[in-house]
Amino acid sequence: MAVRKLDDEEVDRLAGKADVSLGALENSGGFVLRIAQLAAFERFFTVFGQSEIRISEFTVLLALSENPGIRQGVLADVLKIKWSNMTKLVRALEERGLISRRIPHDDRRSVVLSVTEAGRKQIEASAEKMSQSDRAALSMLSDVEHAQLIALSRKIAGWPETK
Amino acid sequence: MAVRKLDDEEVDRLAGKADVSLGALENSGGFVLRIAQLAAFERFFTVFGQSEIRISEFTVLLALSENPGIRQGVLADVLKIKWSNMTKLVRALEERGLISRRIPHDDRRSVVLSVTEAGRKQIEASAEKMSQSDRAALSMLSDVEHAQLIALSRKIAGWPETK
DNA sequence: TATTGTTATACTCTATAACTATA
DNA sequence: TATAGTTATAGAGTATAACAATA
Repeated sequence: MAVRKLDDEEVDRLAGKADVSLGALENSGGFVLRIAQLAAFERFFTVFGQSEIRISEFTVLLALSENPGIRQGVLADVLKIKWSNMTKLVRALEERGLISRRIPHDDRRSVVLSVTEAGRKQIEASAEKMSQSDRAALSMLSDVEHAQLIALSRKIAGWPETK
Repeated sequence: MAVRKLDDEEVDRLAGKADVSLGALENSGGFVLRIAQLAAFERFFTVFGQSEIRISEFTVLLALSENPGIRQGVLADVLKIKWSNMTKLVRALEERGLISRRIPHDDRRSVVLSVTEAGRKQIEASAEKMSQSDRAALSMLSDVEHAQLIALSRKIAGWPETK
């Protein structure tokens, strides 16, 4: 072949990464699941990232509004957040007046959380951005596919099928 | 058994969490996708974590064996790894003799990677552990559901449907 | 001037262990 | 002794910017 190696590489460069194959990786559920989550979150953050509240904080706020008076540790367990990390998260929310921490008299070791009025307003303000972000993250899915994704994810997470 | 009483309490604690509802969060594709990915990876690492190679390293190794002679930057782009981080990753693999870095004469800025014989042996040694980990991560899915997951994930990642 | 890769650094997330105060 | 939560710290993983060598 008279064509030099430079030409091959040039072709690759111009064609982009279109012909890069990942072989067995493409059939690894774990791998593709991770890539999908990264891609979805990248799009999610292009919308939600401009918010004044972090997604982890908003998640706590939302979960809290669904479960008023829940203990801090229980909430941490459900959201798969370590207790030590939950402390900081909760403190940050408290300092902004979005949640309240209360020590119940029947077990003064524990901390009981609830959303304040300001927190409720923050939820209202961010809920729309949340669903916008969600749509942006998964806009390529049909309604049926979206439902499939939720069902599969619940199963993988070990959540009950109907709730 | 010493664990007996602990078990009872654990049951109580878990039963307590069963009442916790996440409301709107449970229909957020982004949220459930993330929870699913976390749960899957936790199980994945109980198997793969004991390996002497990291999953990120093994991924690079596998992708490299599928695309011998690929440029470092192209590989980084495909695997969504920043160039600056790829440098360290690749160095670690080279120091262990698993890959080779070569400066092509026609573009001496670039670095061309390939798997060494030792690297090939590492792939062989870890491939089985990889699929074991993958099965452990997603054991709750039927074959059909597994295929659904791959198809949905590819779509979310923006990969072509058939390749 | 633009591109490829490197270095140094910082920032976020997550993980671990020692600690307190209550039970 | 065990539990709920806190503190401090360490470790990944990831991000940014300045830089060198080459094109």
